[in-house]
Amino acid sequence: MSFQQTFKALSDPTRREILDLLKSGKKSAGEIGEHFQMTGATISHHLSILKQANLITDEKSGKYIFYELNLTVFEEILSWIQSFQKEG
Amino acid sequence: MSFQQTFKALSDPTRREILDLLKSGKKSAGEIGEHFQMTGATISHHLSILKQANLITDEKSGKYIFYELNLTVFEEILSWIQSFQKEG
DNA sequence: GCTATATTTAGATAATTAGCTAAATATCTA
DNA sequence: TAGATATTTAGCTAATTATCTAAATATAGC
Repeated sequence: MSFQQTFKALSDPTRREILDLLKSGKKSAGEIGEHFQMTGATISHHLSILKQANLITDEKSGKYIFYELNLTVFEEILSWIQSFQKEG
Repeated sequence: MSFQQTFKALSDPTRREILDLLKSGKKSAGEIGEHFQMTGATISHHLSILKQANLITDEKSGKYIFYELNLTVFEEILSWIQSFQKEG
């Protein structure tokens, strides 16, 4: 929820790679995990951190849980970054 | 230097606050430290991480070392964030 | 050269965290 | 209901890191 959580979530390369994967659309936890050489448990841990940071949303569908980017938080980070560029 | 270093550097609230302080112009390590209830050594450590991440530059002037924002890296993060917003 | 000031470096510690394995939960199908 | 699949939770460990104190380095002025 907090800004701090968002930045912490983004500071891990695996989590940023997960976000990159999700650019092409929603994916199940298993599909996401296939791209990494880590256990599903570890991926689940990362997904939970991204979710807490509001960077992704999840949606259950039968056996699967689908994850999707949540762009609203990206807006906030964008504004923060831009505040350094604008003079004044 | 790396993207990873930049994000790690940004993931600490003290370091983000240092960056915010530097928005108003260059400041010495001591001036920066005055805003925090931490030892100078700790602030120095944070400054070193920000410097390694290329988010700030330093300039020695007599007894003092002045730190200043380096905006070029902010551009890169901005692009990364924006890559999520553009569809495709 | 000596002393005071500004900052960093070194070394230690406590807290956080990324990863694992194993167990638990949930859903589907036979 | 039993078994298979998908995912999460719990508990552990090794690595990282934010912080401290103490020591080191550098500069200025007497």
